[in-house]
Amino acid sequence: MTDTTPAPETETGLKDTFVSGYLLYLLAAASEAASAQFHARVREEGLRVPEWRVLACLHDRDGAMVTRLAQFALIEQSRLTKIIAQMEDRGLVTRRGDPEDRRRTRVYLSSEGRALAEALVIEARRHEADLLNILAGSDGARIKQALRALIDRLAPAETLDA
Amino acid sequence: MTDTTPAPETETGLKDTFVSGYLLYLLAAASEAASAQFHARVREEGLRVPEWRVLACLHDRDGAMVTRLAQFALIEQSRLTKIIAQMEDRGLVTRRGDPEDRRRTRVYLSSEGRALAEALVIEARRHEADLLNILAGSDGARIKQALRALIDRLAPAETLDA
DNA sequence: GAAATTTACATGAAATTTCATGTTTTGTGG
DNA sequence: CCACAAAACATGAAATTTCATGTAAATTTC
Repeated sequence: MTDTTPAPETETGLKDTFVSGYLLYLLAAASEAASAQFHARVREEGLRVPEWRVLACLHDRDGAMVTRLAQFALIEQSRLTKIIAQMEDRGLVTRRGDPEDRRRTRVYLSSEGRALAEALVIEARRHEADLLNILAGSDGARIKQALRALIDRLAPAETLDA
Repeated sequence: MTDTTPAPETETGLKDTFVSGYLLYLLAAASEAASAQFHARVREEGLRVPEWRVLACLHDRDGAMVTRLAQFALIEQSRLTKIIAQMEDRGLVTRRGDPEDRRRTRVYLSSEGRALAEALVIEARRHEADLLNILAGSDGARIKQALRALIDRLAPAETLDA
């Protein structure tokens, strides 16, 4: 009941293979493998992956506050602050204090940033479609559900809003 | 045919939410969410995540060469070299040149390293079982298959052997 | 079998990330 | 309203990571 999948033994007959079937390994490895190509494209665009993530989040919700951005872009706060500073220097985003709550800093796409974000989101969607096609029919649909289930049950699903 | 899942709109009605349904985001976020707890345990043990990965790989295949270790531990080679150096200083592993191919450096667990590796692998297995139980019945089994499918089709599946 | 390539790893400098902490502004209990 | 706690960012120093490159050993070519 715990695990129906037989341990994936190699033909050389390893005594006790742990890593290659371990869920956390599969998740990390799948994430890496699936992202590799597109992230290479991102870097061709002169962006690092975290910067692309910021752009993508702002594409969804322009003017997001730093903390939320950090949650969605999967970047630690102090790191994000520095990344945003760099992006601001490069003219991709703008920072503006929130008059409603003056502790907050809201981040906005510049027109250049928006253009880049939109272009990349389009490419990302295309790439995603390719990936899903790679997976056998039902898998493609199901994997998203499973991942979402994992996330929802492990992390308190927040929104980029507010 | 491309995507049956309706875009997960928030109650505030965002125009065009991309990120929260994007496969690469789901993969990264799921990986993070699923790993968080266990990785915290790893750090309690005084290890950083990459170090734990090295231990886990060596648990499967003691005396692995650096390049393979890097592939399986998902760590870039020059980084791994430095991590291994640190681990050697802490007495967790040993480095020894391979007489068969003197370019290679093989990494071996020390007895302390092995003890730690085995203890953590046991905990990891328990934790994985918990995770799989969190997922609705069939999801647990299917997600691994889907992840493996992704990995296999995107990365040339190698082995830790040799 | 010598030269050219490739593989495996190490290394140094520059850049980034982490961690703890500082500052400012809000929220809260009394 | 005041004291206190919490939230949201910013920041600096230390540590790590990255990137390009260096070295040595094996492999391939011709």
